[in-house]
Amino acid sequence: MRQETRLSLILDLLAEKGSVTVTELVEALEASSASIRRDLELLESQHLLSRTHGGAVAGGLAYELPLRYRGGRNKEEKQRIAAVAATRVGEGPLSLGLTGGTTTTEVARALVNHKGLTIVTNALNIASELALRPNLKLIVTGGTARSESYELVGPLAEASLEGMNLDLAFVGVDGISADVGLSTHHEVEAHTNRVLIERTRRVIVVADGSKVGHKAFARICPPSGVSELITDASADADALQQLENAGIKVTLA
Amino acid sequence: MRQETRLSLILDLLAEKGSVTVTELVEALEASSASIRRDLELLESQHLLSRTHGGAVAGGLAYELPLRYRGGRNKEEKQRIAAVAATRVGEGPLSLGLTGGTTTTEVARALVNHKGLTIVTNALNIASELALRPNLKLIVTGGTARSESYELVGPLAEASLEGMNLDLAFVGVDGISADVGLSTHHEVEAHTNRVLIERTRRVIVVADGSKVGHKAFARICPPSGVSELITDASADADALQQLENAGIKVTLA
DNA sequence: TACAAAACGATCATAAACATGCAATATGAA
DNA sequence: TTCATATTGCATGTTTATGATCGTTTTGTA
Repeated sequence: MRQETRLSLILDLLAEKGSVTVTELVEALEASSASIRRDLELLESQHLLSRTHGGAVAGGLAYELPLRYRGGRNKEEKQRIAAVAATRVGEGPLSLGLTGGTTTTEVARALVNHKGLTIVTNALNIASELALRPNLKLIVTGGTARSESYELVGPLAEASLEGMNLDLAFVGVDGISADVGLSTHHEVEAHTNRVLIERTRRVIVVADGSKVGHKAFARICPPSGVSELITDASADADALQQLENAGIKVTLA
Repeated sequence: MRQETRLSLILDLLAEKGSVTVTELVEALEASSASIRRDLELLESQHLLSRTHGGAVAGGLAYELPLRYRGGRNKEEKQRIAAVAATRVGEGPLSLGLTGGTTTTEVARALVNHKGLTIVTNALNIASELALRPNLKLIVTGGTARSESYELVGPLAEASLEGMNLDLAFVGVDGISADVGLSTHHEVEAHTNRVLIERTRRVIVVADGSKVGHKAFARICPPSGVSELITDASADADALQQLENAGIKVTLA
């Protein structure tokens, strides 16, 4: 097995379980203990975990799953959602906001061939992917980077958004329901996303079915701020009905 | 098969799978491993992927590992410069600025083990690499992304910097000389870097020897704004002497 | 504290992957 | 067609990753 694969899998296991043992990794990755130790040493030098005797524990990002891990799940659904989302974006001069998240990242990828777009984002991973596309104008908000989500948040991010007026925004969330509205796990992230939504004429939420009807810790905004939800067929039917009653157009990808 | 065809197929495979191996590509594209390696090298130079041993991973993707610890050819000087630069940074609460550039990127890598640092940068690639580190506080300026340099520039970037006061900054340049001072190829980049320098108490220029005595198109600031230059032994001796006469401490890494 | 088992780091030989120089081939312009 | 340039594949020596061995350190238990 290749080193890069091993490193990824070790981080996956760590994200899932919080700690791993060398013996466990030797079996799971079919590598020698020497290689496992070398891998752990490397990851520790990058501050991605802390070594213990017999294994390692997650360093810093234990409770919220890192973005890379969540990215693997439901990738096909997210790509279908993103493909539908891209059809909502016309050609021509248009200012478009993108918040962080794996689904919005797929939306960004679906938009790389559009022309004349100005894309505003507070997601570092999206910014990195779009930065070298000459056909797009990319504006990044400032802010403090959150290692768990790769989002730029806080007062600087919000101040950056103050002067902008966006035609359309795709927003990723951890939960959307008719009574609470949009919600996410982190309160500062929620506040920053709310500012972006307030500066946007038309807001479309992109979220896979598992988020529908769910309520996460921090509320972003009530359902009234949202024009449309694009999700997949695994979403709970009752929750979708309630969202439609609340005036949100629902599209299944 | 034509090179152009290979390049797009490689990118297609990467987009689909996240990572590829050289062996895999040799079979799929029916080309020699030498050609595949040349292709990967080319794509890496355009920030479209990151090479690993045995293959490559999608570049700019936040949820793949920052595996760029592997050194290229001429990176040795830059790494030595970066190692010296890191010794100028003490432990403890300290606010540190980093502009874009390959040398400053090496400085960022040399700083990942420091604790208590607040790092402010307008370079997207540096931000992506540092965002994962829980031991650092990372603040990204806003701004418009330049695809050539991965830097965030313009009024938004400058407004982001207005409220900050930095203890120390490492600045990358395209040219440094005693009469003109610091210069770079792009005027907007120059202006943004100038604002960062104005907000900083102590400015250290990091540049390999080929930049010393050189004058690029756009002037950033006069030599008086700079405390120290860290470069390598290939720098022109006369130019170094003039810089020292202008009050800049010169260190050869 | 003493002891045994497990885990650890260091070292080494092997094998895979790597960069590079060079000759042959393919491509595009005159 | 003919020449100039660029690209390709092979062969070379070099670097890097890996797994086994061995002596040392840590951990858990009596």
